[in-house]
Amino acid sequence: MPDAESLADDGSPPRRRLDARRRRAELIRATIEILAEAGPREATVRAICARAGVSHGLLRHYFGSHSALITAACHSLASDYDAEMSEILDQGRGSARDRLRRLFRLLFSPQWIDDRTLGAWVSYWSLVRSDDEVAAVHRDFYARQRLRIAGTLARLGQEEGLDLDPQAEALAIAALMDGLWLEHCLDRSSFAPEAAVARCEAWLDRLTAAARSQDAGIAPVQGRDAR
Amino acid sequence: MPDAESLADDGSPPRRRLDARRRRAELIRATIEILAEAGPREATVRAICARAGVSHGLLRHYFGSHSALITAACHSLASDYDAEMSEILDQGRGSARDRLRRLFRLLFSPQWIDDRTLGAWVSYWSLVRSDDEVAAVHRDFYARQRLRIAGTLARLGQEEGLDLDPQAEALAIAALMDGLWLEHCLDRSSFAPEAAVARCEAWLDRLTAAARSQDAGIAPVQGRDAR
DNA sequence: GGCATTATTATCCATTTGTATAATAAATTT
DNA sequence: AAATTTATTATACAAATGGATAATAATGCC
Repeated sequence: MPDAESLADDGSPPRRRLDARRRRAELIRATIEILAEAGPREATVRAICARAGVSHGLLRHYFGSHSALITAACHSLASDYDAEMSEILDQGRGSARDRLRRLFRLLFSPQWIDDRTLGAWVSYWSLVRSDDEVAAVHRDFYARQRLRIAGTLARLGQEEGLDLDPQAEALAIAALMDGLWLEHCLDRSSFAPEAAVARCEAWLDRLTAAARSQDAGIAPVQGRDAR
Repeated sequence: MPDAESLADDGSPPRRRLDARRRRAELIRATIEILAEAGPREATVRAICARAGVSHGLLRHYFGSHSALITAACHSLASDYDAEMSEILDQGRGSARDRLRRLFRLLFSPQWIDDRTLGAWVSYWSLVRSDDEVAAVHRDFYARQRLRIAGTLARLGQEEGLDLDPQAEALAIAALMDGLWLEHCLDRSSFAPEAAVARCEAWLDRLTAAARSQDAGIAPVQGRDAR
């Protein structure tokens, strides 16, 4: 019987050699999965590498340190979300209103309503606080997101002949989406995804309704709106 | 020179004996502080007990296990927020509209806009996902919060003679507040707290404006609102 | 086919982790 | 004041941690 410690000639697993890009991507994917499923506390070097199917020495080879990989994973997360949003709002087709409504639907579709995704984002937020580099990534990401939405709202104003404040309103709708998404992922039983979409659309409808009555010279009731 | 390892007769720290309630509270406070400042990954048994100024053996005595203490800390966090919200919305004075506006102001006051508070909540969210007990705490907390807001909205409807859907609208305003709060704590330079309050008030104004025009028999423009 | 390169693994190491147990000192009761 | 209780500490311990090094095997190049 061969000793289990010193591996026999054929007992060792086959070594598959991947190019750097793909291996890095796989390690990042494994990191996000573990962050998502078990949280930052479980995202250890060994757990990540086991999930990626490699020995834990490889982490050092590709990322240098544990925290560097976590940072890279957060960066990847924000970047993916940004790309998807860009596709819908900027490169998509249809009216500005349609684009926004498509964004609402995407955010509350099974693709995004996934508690694994939430876990990764929560870890990301946690790192924004403690890591300056991740904080910079976030500042950039959030500014871009808000700019995208504001641009779409500006276009909406043009298309429908309304006088809006795109910057301020982008702030609101981004927060509304984030808050609904967060809560729904935390507890899916608290409300249906359709209810979340309905709240976003109601926000949009009331925004334009308010702008319309303003344009028509009708003073909005109780409106301290334009602060 | 006395050996530093084996403590001399007087070298040992004085043992202060606290009653169970206060000691438990101090351990929970220490836990929240560490969760807030450094995240779940750093909230180890030893770090928590050092912060509380006790030996790490005490944790077992009072909470049985590490995770039980973390759960208790999350419970305390949610409970405190709930109490503050109850004070403003239920026990406070003034009209429903005034109460809501006071809530907006509180949430974006220095008391709540604190990245340490955010750290605690992010840790909390992280645990909601991985710990079933914390998840149950959250379900209860969130249902209560939504009920409080819905109750206030229902009262608003009565006071101003409007036909609202308190449940659905509570969902939206809670999400809007959470989203704005989250983003502002993540990056305070992204917008001023007054802008967040203004967005919440605009939401409220438009909600009532829409309900008013609905009551007056005027079909809301582009309104798919009542879905 | 032989050789250099380097991706990958196996293994080691000092620390830190959570939990457990026995010793100790501060209260409380008698 | 003696006895009992129990809050608190000191210590122990196996397991897990992140990092490091040397061995190994896969690849590309000549």
